[in-house]
Amino acid sequence: MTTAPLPPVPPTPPTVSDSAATVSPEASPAASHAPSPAVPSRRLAVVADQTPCRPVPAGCNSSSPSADVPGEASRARKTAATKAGADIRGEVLLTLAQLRLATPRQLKALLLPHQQDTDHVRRALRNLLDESPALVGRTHRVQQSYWYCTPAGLTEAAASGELAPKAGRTTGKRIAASKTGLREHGLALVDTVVAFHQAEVADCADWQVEVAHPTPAGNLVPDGVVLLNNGSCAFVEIDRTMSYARLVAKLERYDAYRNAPPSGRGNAARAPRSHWQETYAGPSLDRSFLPVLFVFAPAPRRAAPATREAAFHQRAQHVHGVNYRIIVATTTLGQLTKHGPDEPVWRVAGRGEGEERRSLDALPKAR
DNA sequence: CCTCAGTCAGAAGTCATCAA
DNA sequence: TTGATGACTTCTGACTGAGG
Repeated sequence: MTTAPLPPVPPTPPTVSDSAATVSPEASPAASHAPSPAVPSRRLAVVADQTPCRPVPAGCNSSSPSADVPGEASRARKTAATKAGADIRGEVLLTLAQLRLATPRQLKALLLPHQQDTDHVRRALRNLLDESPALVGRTHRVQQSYWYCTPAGLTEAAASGELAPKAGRTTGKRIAASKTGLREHGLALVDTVVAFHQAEVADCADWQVEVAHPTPAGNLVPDGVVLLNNGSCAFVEIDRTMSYARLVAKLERYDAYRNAPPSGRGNAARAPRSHWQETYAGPSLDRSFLPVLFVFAPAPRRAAPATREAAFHQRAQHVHGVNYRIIVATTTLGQLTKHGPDEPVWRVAGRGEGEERRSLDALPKAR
């Protein structure tokens, strides 16, 4: 089915002891963000909270106070570039661990948006691949390579402490997924992450991929959960090939999650709370249920995303808005990447909104 | 002196376009 | 329809410079 040739066998998953050899106890302390001068340069530097896209305008030669002296300016630029390159290695690993897989271009867009080409990212990927055991793996497809995090890389990333607790469980299944048709789904998700990142609506580090949420009807596993810069969260679903019936069924699963009875006991000071309230509503329960954002991405032999989006709204109209108490908004990946999530690209399902589109901030609140 | 990162050039593969 | 061509992207190797 897939026209891509089978990729070479990925690096043999390392044993735990192998990974432990890479992540020595003194190498792991991610808690200290400032790298100690005593740390050997060979060690992987995981510097996750270095702002990947600093608000420095591209081509900012005039902003540097020493830019007037050609030699000094060039040296300063060089030093800065070197530092960024050293840090980018850890960020690449963390990003791959978090997002499952990505292309060099996607990684560049997330981590080095001011860079013109993907050389730095590919250099970092090459270094991570050369580690023993390899921390990342690669599969090839036409004019593109896809990189993923190996178990050893995930161990390294997790040891840094910068990885969200449930993010990036790169099991063998996930690695296999990165080499099949599912990789297109994963790449569409990363494109979505890039769009949110570039619009400064959410940082790429604020995404969690495929986190299980318990519902009475079984686990709900959104493609992504994003913490937005305004402090709220949203579920994100990528659709490429799912049938409309399954999409509507997914809505029902979200509704079940929303209406799940409180788990655990409350006490005199605090009423019992359901899972979503415990996880997302904040201490004072002042936040409404998270909006569910559907992104329709292109897929071969399928109707165009806009067509599928329109059909989805027709189906959802009959059930959504009447019975459900969740906000569902849709867009296409094309619109998202072209305009950004902060522009009026979201169409609210159900509620008789017609085809009007709203920005993310203007979405109605769930009841 | 050694290691590592940045940079560059060249090769390879694929896709899109255009003319025969 | 087919072949040629250019554009695009990635990979690899080599060189250079900085820092320990």
